[in-house]
Amino acid sequence: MKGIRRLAQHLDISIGTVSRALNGRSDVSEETRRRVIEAAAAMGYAPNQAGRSLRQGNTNAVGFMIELGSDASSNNDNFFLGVFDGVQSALARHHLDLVVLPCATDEDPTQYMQRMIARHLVDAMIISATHRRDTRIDVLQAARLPFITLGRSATEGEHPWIDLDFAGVARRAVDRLAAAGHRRIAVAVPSNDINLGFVFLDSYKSALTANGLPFDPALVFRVPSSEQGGYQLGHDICAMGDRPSAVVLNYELLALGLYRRLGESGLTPGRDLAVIGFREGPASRFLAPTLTCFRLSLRDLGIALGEALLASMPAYAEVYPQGIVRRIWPMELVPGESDRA
Amino acid sequence: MKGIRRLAQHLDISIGTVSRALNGRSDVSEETRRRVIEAAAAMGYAPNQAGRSLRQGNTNAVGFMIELGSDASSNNDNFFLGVFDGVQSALARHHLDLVVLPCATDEDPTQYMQRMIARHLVDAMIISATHRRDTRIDVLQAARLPFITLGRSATEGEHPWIDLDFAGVARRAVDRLAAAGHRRIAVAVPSNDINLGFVFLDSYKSALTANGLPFDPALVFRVPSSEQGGYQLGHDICAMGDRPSAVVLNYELLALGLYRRLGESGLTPGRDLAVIGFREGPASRFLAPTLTCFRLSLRDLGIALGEALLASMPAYAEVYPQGIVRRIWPMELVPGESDRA
DNA sequence: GAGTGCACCGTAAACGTTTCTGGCACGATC
DNA sequence: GATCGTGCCAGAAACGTTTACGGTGCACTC
Repeated sequence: MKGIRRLAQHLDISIGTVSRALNGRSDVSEETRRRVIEAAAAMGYAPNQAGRSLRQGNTNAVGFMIELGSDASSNNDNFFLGVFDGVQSALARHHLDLVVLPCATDEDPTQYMQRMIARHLVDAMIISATHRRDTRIDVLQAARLPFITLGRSATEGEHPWIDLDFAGVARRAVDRLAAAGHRRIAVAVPSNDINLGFVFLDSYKSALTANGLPFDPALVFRVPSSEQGGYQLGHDICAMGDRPSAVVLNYELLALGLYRRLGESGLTPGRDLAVIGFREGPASRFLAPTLTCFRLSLRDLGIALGEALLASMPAYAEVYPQGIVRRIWPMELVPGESDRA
Repeated sequence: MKGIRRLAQHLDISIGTVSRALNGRSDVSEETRRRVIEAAAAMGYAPNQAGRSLRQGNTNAVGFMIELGSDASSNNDNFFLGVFDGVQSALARHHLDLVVLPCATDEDPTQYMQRMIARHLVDAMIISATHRRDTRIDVLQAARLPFITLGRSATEGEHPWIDLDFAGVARRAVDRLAAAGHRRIAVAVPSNDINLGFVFLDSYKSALTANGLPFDPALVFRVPSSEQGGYQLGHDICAMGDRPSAVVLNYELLALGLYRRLGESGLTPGRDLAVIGFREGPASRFLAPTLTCFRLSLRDLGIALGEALLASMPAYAEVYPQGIVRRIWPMELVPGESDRA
């Protein structure tokens, strides 16, 4: 005898009553409820999730899919762990748990997503690093699974999203450099089709125009989102005859590689090339000269993601009457010495 | 009509036959199997995991619990993402999926573990950053859930583990520094009760002895495992009257903070203080002077973890007849310029 | 031509839970 | 005193799947 039956037999009541008592139903006497709860704690009983899911049709879990392979994930441990923490906190208030679903490098992300949906492992999903056209979104919509994306996409649909303020970062970076007199401002964008690259580049262009500067395609550097990409960026810049005087980065780790490559050519950020980095992170804080970049609270972002997702789940929509959330997440400029050139 | 019934009705055969066909049972004709598989693909059918788990008593998923709170995991330079990739690859060969279970900073890890076990969400578990006494292990053993730990622990038990070669790193670092003539070699160890700290310190002490050097408690620095900890370490060293001439680090990000703090005092690693770092990572590769540290393949480590876990699961033990794996994972010295002092 | 074995398939039970339905006991109401 | 309402609980159905069991038709054997 196992599970709820064992508990019921031990208390000499029916399993139905045990279930109602534990689930806070009204038609149970307070006395009985107390006995059940105490016995459950004493015997270490907790309802089997499979039985529960089968009957109720939901799993009380939310998935967060990450792609380990592509540098399109454009993120690292430190980014994700911070966000997870916030999401988990937001969900825990409703007894939902977060499970992270990592898609290995050797697996197709869309197929992986389909498998996870078919498994009915989670009630809702969060996906990050959205592509310009993201087939994962099509799959999620076809499955009618509530979801939110961290990052926008050109894929049609009415789904909720939260996106970092890439446009604002690019604009403020260009404004700042232009105000300091720079006229040849380069930009780094991802070499794949991740959506933020388009947003970043568009905003960069219009900021140039707004500052009366011409757009020069030779100043757009497509590099992988990694330190290697930053190194390559530095290499490409150093190899140019007519070097830009400043560069705006779109990914946090680019600054590391760029600094190193500049150093190898005897160049100093902030003196020979003005650099504005992207996200402030553990590594960027220790660069010399200090990096001008942008700050955000990962935990707050995670909480906002969790709450926006809850708002899109029918069972919680009344608690979070925000409708479909579409939100640009602000980032705060942290001045450093790297853009003093 | 949903699920397997819909598929069976569409094919005009019984649900039992559909199930047997999809699960590769023998007593179904090849012709029928083909039809079923094709129809399943066409209709996007995949068995509901809740029903499956309930019947079979397992979930075909493995959990990897990480503590978002502990400072050992707060900023770890893509350590986890690399390991996940390997684990996932190893498990995928047996149609098992990896789900990562992040324990939020505001939740007790042991309670979280108990909740996850009670949910019957996974068939086996991986835990990392084991403490000297780790109650999560007790909980796992009481639940009779197969598990493996990444890191050892003083907790009694016969469970499998894989541990990075902290002892070897400390010994080789001390040997190398002693051979270079250093006589006052400091060491950084974590300020919490994570197990690797004890291993690291013990090995450091015996290596001193082996090299005929005295042990000086004043040269043991207990600092948090973070860049902040490294900064604090640098601060403490700079404040000493009789400074050590070398220091051995136990955590990858310490080097970043240490470099910065030394710089603030006008000191240069490799000239004023010999530094041997721990794990080579994206950040450490960009330090100047280059850091002497140790290398390992995270993906291979993950694969080994996955296979060792499979070996401890009754259903897969015959495929992986390795018994209970207890293994020190080697790390390779990467010479740099930081220990030339 | 009855018996035997085999390949294939349908039927139904079982997994652990929640929830619907019904029913008992008791007090209140007219 | 019959009726009604209410508080509480037992019983059973249902969720979607796998699997033990039994049965049918066919080929083959003596």
